[in-house]
Amino acid sequence: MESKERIMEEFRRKGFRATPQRIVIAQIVLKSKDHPTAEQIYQAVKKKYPTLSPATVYQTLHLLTEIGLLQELGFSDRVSRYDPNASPHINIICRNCGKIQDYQAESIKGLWSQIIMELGFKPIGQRLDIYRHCDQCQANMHNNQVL
Amino acid sequence: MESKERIMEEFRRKGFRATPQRIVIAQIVLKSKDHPTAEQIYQAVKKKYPTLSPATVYQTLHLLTEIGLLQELGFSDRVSRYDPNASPHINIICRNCGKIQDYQAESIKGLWSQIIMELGFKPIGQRLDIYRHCDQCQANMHNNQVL
DNA sequence: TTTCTTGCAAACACTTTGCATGCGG
DNA sequence: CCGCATGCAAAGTGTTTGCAAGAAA
Repeated sequence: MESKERIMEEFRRKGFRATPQRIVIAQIVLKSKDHPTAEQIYQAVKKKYPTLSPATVYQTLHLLTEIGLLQELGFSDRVSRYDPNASPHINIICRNCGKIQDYQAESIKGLWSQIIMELGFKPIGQRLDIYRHCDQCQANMHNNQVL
Repeated sequence: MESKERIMEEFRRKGFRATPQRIVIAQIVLKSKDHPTAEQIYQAVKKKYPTLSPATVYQTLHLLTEIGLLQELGFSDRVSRYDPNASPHINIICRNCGKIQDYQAESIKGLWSQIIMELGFKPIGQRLDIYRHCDQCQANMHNNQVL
């Protein structure tokens, strides 16, 4: 799914050039499991491609979103995170540290198709977030109260 | 629900002062049905309270979010919208114009609680977005293609 | 009176844009 | 070779912050 060849073809098929910068960025973000921010992606890509600029990262992430390989998740802190899973699933998000974990439940498919029937139109996308405090943050908060 | 007295009590109960600025902002946003942006709220409030500053709007919106009267919805364009409905519901969002419409289906409650049972923890919040192109934007896009 | 809040302006941080250079197809 | 893509730096934009003055309790 995230092979170089596959990515190159995907770019070209939609009429965009398959540049090395785009390929490296796409590989990094498509294989990531933790919904990285643009900054995190930039830092990771810079190791393999030191001359690469932040502008190219942003442009490429928008491009990948446009051609449907990514979903951009905006948050109220104005930092977007990028989700390589564009199919219906739940993002379990820690309100404290921002960490995101995907949750793919069978029941979601049912929920999803039932809602679509009720709505009477075909959506072009969706976003399902559940907010919590992750185990680690919950432990930290407890410690701070005790101290 | 959005009476002046009710709002004043809500502020005080949580240990914050019930200033006229806060009350006007709360009234505007709590009775709104269209998930306004901070800027839209600022413009609306300025009519009744011309000396009010944007900073106060932002501070108050954060405060209302903190005390649970609002939900802040961040988007990838970095503009937040504020939703006076903090209970589980679906936001139907136009990807073109950003307009948001609430959808409160009975089926959501049941299927939602089922998912929560599967998760094994109690969430502190949720966000359910469905993206589409609203009727108006769809019509416009069609016209542009034809022209 | 005392502490919290406001309003203004300046600062912020992430992101976008303009433009000359470079490279993919 | 032609035209889109990159890299740099500068500009943009919604939001946050510092601080003096003002108002709630």
